[in-house]
Amino acid sequence: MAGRKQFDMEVALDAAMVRFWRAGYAATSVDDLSRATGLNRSSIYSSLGDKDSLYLRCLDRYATRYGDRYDQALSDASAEPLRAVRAFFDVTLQRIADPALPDGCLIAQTAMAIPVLSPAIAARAVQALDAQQARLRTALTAANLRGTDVDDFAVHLAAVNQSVAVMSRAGASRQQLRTIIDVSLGALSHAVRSRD
Amino acid sequence: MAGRKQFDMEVALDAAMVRFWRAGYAATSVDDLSRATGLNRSSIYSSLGDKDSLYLRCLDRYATRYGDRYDQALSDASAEPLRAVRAFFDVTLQRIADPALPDGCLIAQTAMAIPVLSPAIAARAVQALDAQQARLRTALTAANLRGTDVDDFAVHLAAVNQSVAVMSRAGASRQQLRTIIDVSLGALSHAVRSRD
DNA sequence: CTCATCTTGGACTGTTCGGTTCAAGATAGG
DNA sequence: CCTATCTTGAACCGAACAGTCCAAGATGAG
Repeated sequence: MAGRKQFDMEVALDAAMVRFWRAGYAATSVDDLSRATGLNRSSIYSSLGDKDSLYLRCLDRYATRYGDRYDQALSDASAEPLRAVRAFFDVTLQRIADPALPDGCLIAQTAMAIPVLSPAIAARAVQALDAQQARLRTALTAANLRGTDVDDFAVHLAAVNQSVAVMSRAGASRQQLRTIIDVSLGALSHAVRSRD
Repeated sequence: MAGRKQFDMEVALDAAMVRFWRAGYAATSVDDLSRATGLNRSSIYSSLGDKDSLYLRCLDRYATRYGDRYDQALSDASAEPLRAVRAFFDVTLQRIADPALPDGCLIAQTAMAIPVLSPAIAARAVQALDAQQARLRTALTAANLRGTDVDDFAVHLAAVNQSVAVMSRAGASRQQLRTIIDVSLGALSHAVRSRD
């Protein structure tokens, strides 16, 4: 039972991430993480660090993984902005539809807990939300949206994406989540049609 | 120090509510509640019940207090629907602007924690979100909005209201929060203009 | 085969958790 | 003044918490 590492780091990190994602920082004990990852307590501390740094790693992992997908979805925004933003939200909807993953969003989960989290973790969550807005801003700029509209919609769409996370936690149907998004897409479509 | 009650129940409940609201269920200990309310542990248990039922009482208190304000804001929706919905969001924005109250929203806070809360609490949070949608639906119907639009906007606006809670937790500026809302109000204004 | 290296499981520490119990003592009615 | 009633503070309980430590033993290099 020793010698070389007996677990897959990627699998273990995913399991820890899912656990934090589902239950949040405070409601996740190190024993929970041990059970979820299959790793013993001492292995968690030696390989994954303490609870705080593990949470930070999970947050980065989450932000990178889905950040890449959001980027990809928005990549052809200049050609078809509406289709791109629709694809952006599809990343979220598909994630929620995946039965292997918790509802909601780890970033939203973290943001709601900011007052009781370490400053380092709080800063990372804020940074992830800023990155999401920046992503949208870049895409909307490439789509030649009016300057003021770019900033407004970037902020609005990032927020609506978070609202989908909250509503999915409360058991909203896929149809309801679609509706939330479609109203915003309607507004965006209107802005795109009237761009310079 | 005994004989008749030596504390104001309303003040104590408010203090407990604010504490849950700020830190969430899991990160709030009974000792925290004791400090926040100024009540001893045994007084909390005898007068306020255990942690679960106290949380439930705080949730109801929150839902009633702000539910009434949301109702009032929407009360003249038939005359000026847009102004009414703007007033609806102002309830949220004013709450967030109040330095004596935490950012965010206790309902959103609760919804995000549903997987680790008791079924009774989870049900109450879902019920509060449903009530919010019903409120908006009633108001938009009274405003003669098109039938399909009524349901869509009720779901959308309730969700956007939750998104404001998340973003305020992450330190979004009042201006950003306004922008999130204004984009939705723009969409609503468009729908109102094209009503039958 | 031998042995230094490194992972692992489990025991352990001190603290905090939610919840209960109860004696001390203040109160209000008579 | 007296006494039944009720609140209160603090001690207490077992469980769970985050984090540490170390012997047992598997491994791979020589």
